[in-house]
Amino acid sequence: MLKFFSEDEFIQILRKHGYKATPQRLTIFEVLKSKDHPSAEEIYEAIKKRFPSISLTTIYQTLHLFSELGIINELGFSDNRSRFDTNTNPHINVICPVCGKISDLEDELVVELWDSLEKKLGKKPIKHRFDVYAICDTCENKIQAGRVRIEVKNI
Amino acid sequence: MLKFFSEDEFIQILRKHGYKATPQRLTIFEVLKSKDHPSAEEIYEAIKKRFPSISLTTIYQTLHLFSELGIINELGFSDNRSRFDTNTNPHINVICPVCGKISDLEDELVVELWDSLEKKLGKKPIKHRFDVYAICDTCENKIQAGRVRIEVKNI
DNA sequence: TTTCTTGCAAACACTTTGCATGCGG
DNA sequence: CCGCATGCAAAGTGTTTGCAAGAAA
Repeated sequence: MLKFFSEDEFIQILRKHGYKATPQRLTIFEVLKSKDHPSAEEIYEAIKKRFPSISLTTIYQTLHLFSELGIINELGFSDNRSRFDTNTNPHINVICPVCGKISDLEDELVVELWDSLEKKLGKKPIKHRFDVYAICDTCENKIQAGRVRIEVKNI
Repeated sequence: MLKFFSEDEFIQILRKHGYKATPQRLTIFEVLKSKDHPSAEEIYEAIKKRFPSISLTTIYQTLHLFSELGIINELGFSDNRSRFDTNTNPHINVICPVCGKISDLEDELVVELWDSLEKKLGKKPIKHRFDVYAICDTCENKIQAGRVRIEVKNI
């Protein structure tokens, strides 16, 4: 998982595959580690503060590169805004349909399910994506207090 | 599940919610029943044969309506082309990364997982989406025969 | 007749591509 | 110095919206 790569390890991964360790890539790597399932736009905004000349093009190119290297996963949604997940291990994305927050949940059953699938399909699955929608506590409280109009996202 | 609604039942559902049973809606309903996880474009092409004047706008508007009525689920992917699933029961989408074919797989573990999540989250999830990527038999054979260049879709 | 629906054209938002300049190794 | 990387501008793609004409009830 990305979050456990040091910067040096990350640079080695890039070089091993013939890619250069540019400041843009290192910065995007940092932001991915610090944010939770960000969109390209969120990454762009975060980076512009420290790196004003960066372009969205570079963000996208870099995210594709990281996907290719297996460092992140791209999660497409029906609103056409992808989110990027640094956790490539078996887990569940718990998505709040109100605020769009995504948290990872590890569950022993996911591993069991994966094993069961391998048997049923007769082959090892390449990858998976498990999403579950549930209103998060923060939004639940706002709803109770009547302080939010429910507007469903990412569904 | 959509596939078990008769046309009459479908018409009743529309009227109950104040919507009209137009020929366009009935035809889209038919196509959804006959196709496996089609995209909007695929639905459009299928319908144009029988209904040349239909527009993509109507396809989208209708699909959104059906989603709202809980008849279908929209699955967003990172290539920005949504697919529409008529199976709204707990199941797994088995996706072939080569040809893009999606088949449903019902597994007892999905129900168990759902129950486990309800306990862990302290609330009932609203909905779910489970995708698993595995090369389908047809593509596997083509690959063995060297008759296909692997081009990953929908990931 | 009334209200909802259709479908054209135009707008949109996110993402990708072409290409000249720039920088890492 | 070589070759990949960056970032601007422009194009591309799937989807949505405004609105006048048309159809369902």
